[in-house]
Amino acid sequence: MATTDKPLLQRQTVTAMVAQYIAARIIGGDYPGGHQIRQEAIAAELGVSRIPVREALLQLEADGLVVIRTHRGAVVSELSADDAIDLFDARLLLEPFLVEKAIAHASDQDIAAIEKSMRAYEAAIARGDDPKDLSRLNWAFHTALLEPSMRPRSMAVVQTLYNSADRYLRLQIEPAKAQAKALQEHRQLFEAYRGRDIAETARLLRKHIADAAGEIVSQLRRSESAG
Amino acid sequence: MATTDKPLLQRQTVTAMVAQYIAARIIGGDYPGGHQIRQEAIAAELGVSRIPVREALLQLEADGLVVIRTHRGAVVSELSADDAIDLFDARLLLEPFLVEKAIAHASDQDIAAIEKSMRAYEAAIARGDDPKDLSRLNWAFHTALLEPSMRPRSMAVVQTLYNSADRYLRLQIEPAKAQAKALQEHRQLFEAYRGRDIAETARLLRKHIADAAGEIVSQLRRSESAG
DNA sequence: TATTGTTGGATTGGATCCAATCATACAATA
DNA sequence: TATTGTATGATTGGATCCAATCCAACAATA
Repeated sequence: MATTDKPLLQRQTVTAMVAQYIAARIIGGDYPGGHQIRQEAIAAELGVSRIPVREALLQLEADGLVVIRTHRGAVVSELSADDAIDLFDARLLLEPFLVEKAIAHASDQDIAAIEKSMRAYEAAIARGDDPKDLSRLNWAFHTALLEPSMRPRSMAVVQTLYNSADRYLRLQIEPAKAQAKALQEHRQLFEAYRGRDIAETARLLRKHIADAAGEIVSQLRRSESAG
Repeated sequence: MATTDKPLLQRQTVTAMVAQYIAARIIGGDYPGGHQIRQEAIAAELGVSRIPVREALLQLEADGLVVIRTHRGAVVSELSADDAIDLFDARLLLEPFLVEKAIAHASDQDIAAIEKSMRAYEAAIARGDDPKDLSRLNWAFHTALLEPSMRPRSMAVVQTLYNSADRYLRLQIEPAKAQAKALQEHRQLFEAYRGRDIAETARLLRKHIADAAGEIVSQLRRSESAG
């Protein structure tokens, strides 16, 4: 399979688990923008010392999920229409480019993996899985599309962009509608991808991201002007 | 000035200083790809404990300068032609886009700041400053071009990409030649930018990055096939 | 009353110490 | 001899402890 190989057995560190935990709370909206994250509070909650909490927060800062100011602690970064535009525009540049490269490299196994992740997303929607799982499966599909590009550096960038984008996606007023639309578009994407129609796949992906971004930004603008 | 505002007084933490120090050693080539970074060694060298060293290494991992494996420590990431392509292609997408947005927002003060940073680079070349300073000034010019885009998220991505790109730039066989070419192109970029010719500026910036990337990749391919 | 100064608790940043893991050399066995 | 098992030093990951900074409440002064 034409994918970038990762170490197959990576021992899980406490720092990494704490980072995952806090990230999930932020992305899920439990910690909204502006929320102060106290190291001691997290440490007590998880039964660990402050060291791994601090190190986790440093990683989340690199992901843009929190802002750290010296001796003042970590604050969950604020969401805004401008930030969403910044984020989604970057995705709009990188993802279509990567999907073009990916199609050129994709093996039949890669394509089978994409289909599998599409079906998993489909099934999860049918079952009415919770937003967290749906988001994970949605992104797994995107990742499967892009992974064969063999561009680990760009993939890492896209991954961190998605973590933040996910915060916006979870705010959506009509998630069911957005999910149905996304699934429909995933099916089209997969067909074009399987047919190795590079230009069409890139076009569909651009539209897929742009439409989602448009929804989010207009919703944010409404709430921002409403105050 | 239409730039994103940063906290004007940020107390410097030991972690940040250590991160800067190690990053400089990596970018400068003192720690080549594959080099094992021992926490204790760095700590002793700088007269600090291992804690800030570890935290610095986590930040550098997010920047892609080192790879950390659990209980096995940090290793300087390897350079390769494929990685350079990955890196520079991402810059080729993001920077021209950002410069387009920047021109639309740039104030006269922004343009004056760009000219100033261009002159500083010019003067440094004339003086024959060391590569580290030249690199810093070269990037200061790029930053000045892009900053008015008001896209902190994308700027952060581009910044980290440059840190790694810089490692490749420093390997160049004929730096003086590359610098002269760069300066010439900076002048053209500035003229187009000042005239607010968006398409032309984007075109020049694309060529500027692509040419540098081409040089580096062909040099790497030669050494890889030889090596 | 508005502004400036002061003090103490809360919180973060860093150092030291301990436990878990890894790597290397050596021994045991087939 | 080639392979597998074992033990020890080196190194990392995490906990605990201490110092520096911040913040809010209160006091002092004009």
